[in-house]
Amino acid sequence: MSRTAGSSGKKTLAAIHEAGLDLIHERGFEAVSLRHLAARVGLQPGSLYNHIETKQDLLFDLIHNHMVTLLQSVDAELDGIEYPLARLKAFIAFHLTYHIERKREVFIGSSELRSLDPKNRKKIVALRRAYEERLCDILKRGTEKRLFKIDDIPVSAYAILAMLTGICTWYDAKGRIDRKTLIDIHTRLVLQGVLK
Amino acid sequence: MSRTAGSSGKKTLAAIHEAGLDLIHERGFEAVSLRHLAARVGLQPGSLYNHIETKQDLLFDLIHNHMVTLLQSVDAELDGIEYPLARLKAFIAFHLTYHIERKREVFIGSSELRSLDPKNRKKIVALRRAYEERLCDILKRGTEKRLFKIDDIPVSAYAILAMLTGICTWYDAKGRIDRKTLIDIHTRLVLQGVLK
DNA sequence: TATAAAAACGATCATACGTTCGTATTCTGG
DNA sequence: CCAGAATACGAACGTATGATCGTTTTTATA
Repeated sequence: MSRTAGSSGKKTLAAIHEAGLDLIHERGFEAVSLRHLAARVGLQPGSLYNHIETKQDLLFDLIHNHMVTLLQSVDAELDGIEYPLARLKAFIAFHLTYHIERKREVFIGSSELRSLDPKNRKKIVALRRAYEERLCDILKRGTEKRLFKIDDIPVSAYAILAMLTGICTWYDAKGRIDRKTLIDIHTRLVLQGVLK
Repeated sequence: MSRTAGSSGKKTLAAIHEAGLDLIHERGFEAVSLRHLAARVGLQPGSLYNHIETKQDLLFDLIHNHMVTLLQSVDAELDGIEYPLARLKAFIAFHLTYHIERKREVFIGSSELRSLDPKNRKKIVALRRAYEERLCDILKRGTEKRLFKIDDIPVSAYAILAMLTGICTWYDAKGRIDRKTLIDIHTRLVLQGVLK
């Protein structure tokens, strides 16, 4: 046999990305072989190479897509919101929502950084730093306007991000806590920690 | 050649554990081959099997040792401290200190859980839960005594732990922030978030 | 000091890996 | 409707992997 009826490049690549996210999330990049991946998509291993350059490039594309989307989304979400407190609240709600909805991407984007070769890793780290800066900016503005009392802005930003991102490892959308409650709890925790 | 002069089981196993922590921390469990490991220790690959059962068992031992030590240490540290606020402060300081000093173990203990087979993972998760319970207990006591105002104890505990554990990924002991400052910042963040 | 246990070597096993390639089939633009 | 591009197959490549084994040398015990 050879080319399958109905096959289309775009659809297959999307399926590869989807299966890649699933498998890497479950087992880790190193533990996922291209044979696993191909089987999940319904292809022979060699056929993957009609759509990806290398396994490494696949990982980079997955993480890069995620980071770009994350940045665009946060900017869209914060756009038009002026006051630091409102911006902080919006940031928290956005971050939690996004991280709930894209568990796989977020997890891979942080835990598989070390599987990227240095050049690729550098690009991703730059994007991540840009995202962190969004929060730092909010904290800085709030401090300048004497709304927040913060000992050290970068450290506090890291701490807050770690706290908010942590939900990825335990939050179950079907569990006891609904999304709104989750956001409320975290908003209160962060605000109390930060407000003057 | 065969048995090397001066070789001793205890020392070699310790060297294997040490090299294992280093390599797994740097590259991830799946990416570390027994050949890498053996080379780092200065052995032939086959010789590892005089000291470990399997690669999987090595990982389990590393994580298990870490979790047991963590639990013993936290209990020793909190022993004798009565009041919830003091206990919470002690917990925060302990957790941060321990996580700074044992970056590798902590990182491996959370990021390589998925590389454990189900039986081993279950044991580790139970130990981790026991550790989380230490914090939950503190929060509960504090809430009962009307010292803390907490919306949801488990969620808050996870959030706090995520925040405190996050330092592993960025804190550099030789960097701008010294340990005491780090502890102060985090203590303030947590306490404000939790106090009535 | 004799002897068994411990520890290391080096060769080797079967398997799995990422990737390449020639070929066959299907899709698509002119 | 036909030609060339796109897509997939299936076999194969060289390499790396976790693990085993027989052998040899060192250490420790009695």
